[in-house]
Amino acid sequence: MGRSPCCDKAGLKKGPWTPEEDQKLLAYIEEHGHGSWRSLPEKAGLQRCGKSCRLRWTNYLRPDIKRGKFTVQEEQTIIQLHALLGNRWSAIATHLPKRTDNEIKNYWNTHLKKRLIKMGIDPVTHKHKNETLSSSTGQSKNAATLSHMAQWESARLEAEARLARESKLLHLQHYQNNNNLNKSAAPQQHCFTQKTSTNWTKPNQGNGDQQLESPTSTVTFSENLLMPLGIPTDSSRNRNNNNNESSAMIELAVSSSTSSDVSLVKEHEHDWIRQINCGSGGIGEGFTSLLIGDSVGRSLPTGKNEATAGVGNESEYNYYEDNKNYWNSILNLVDSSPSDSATMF
DNA sequence: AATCTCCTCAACCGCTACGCA
DNA sequence: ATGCGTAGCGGTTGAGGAGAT
Repeated sequence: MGRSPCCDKAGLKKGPWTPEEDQKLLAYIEEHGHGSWRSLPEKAGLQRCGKSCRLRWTNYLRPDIKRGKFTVQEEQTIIQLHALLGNRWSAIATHLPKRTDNEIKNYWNTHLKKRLIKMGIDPVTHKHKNETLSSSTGQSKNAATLSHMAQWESARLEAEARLARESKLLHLQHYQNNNNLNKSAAPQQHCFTQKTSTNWTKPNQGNGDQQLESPTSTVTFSENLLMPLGIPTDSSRNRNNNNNESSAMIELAVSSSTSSDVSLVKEHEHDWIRQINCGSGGIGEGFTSLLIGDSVGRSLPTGKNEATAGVGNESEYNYYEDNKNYWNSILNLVDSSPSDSATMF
């Protein structure tokens, strides 16, 4: 677990990059790929540490980066994924093509977080303040909430760990198959983290549509999540289409998780929220409707949901049962593996 | 015009995960 | 099993710009 001493070296430049430095880095990577970041600065003639070079590249110089204002759709996705994943910016970034985790993180901290706070929504829990307040008045309710949160978090971590394991296994299998079938074939673009591959493909080299792309930029959250859901994830079929069906489906599923919160914001804010809940049918619809229905009733005491939520009228038993069903439904969907799928409540 | 305050975001820091010897 | 080197991640910082006074 040793720490890289590269940044501690004296004489290395820090701070903002000059256009000349950018040019050097860009030229070097286009020519040779980044290879080892540690040795790159010296080879490229830069007085920077490798870490600084890597960050500059991944956050700014990479050709597949989209800059400028976030679209309404992107904002929605960030909010919704944040509700599901928390501050896991890299995971969120995999669902926002051409956006970096750093950019998303900054945008969240400077814009979205404040906007949610302004709307009375806790940016951490993504719950409305009213709910927090009302739940705090009843001790048992509060305890139930905490318990459910802890259980959900535990289940989430467990599922993530399992997904990682499965992804790794599948990736290994796939890699072996590829090796057996055709060793010279261009590697398929999997949605698994592949840290070992650091060779860069130059534009117009090999496959015509290939571009310089960081390993992390090829990682998409969708497939990892789709596999346990049992949704086909044929990478080779879909890799030429970023908006493939599977990705869209899981995005729909993910995006629905906090639609209730966003719906609330809609009442007060502008049209950045307007497109929420406009998902269409398909496989994701079941998950979508489940989450919309349940999460709305579960978390928000406003609007049309008030009738279904029955704020203040529901017994603690119903509240508990609702939460139980809500979490179990999600867990059942996320966890399709019969061996380790455990009902939590 | 000068100063102050706030905001944004590129970059840095410190930590962890992972691969390899 | 252990230690080291490296890459990646998330939190934080601070320079510079924009707006307010």
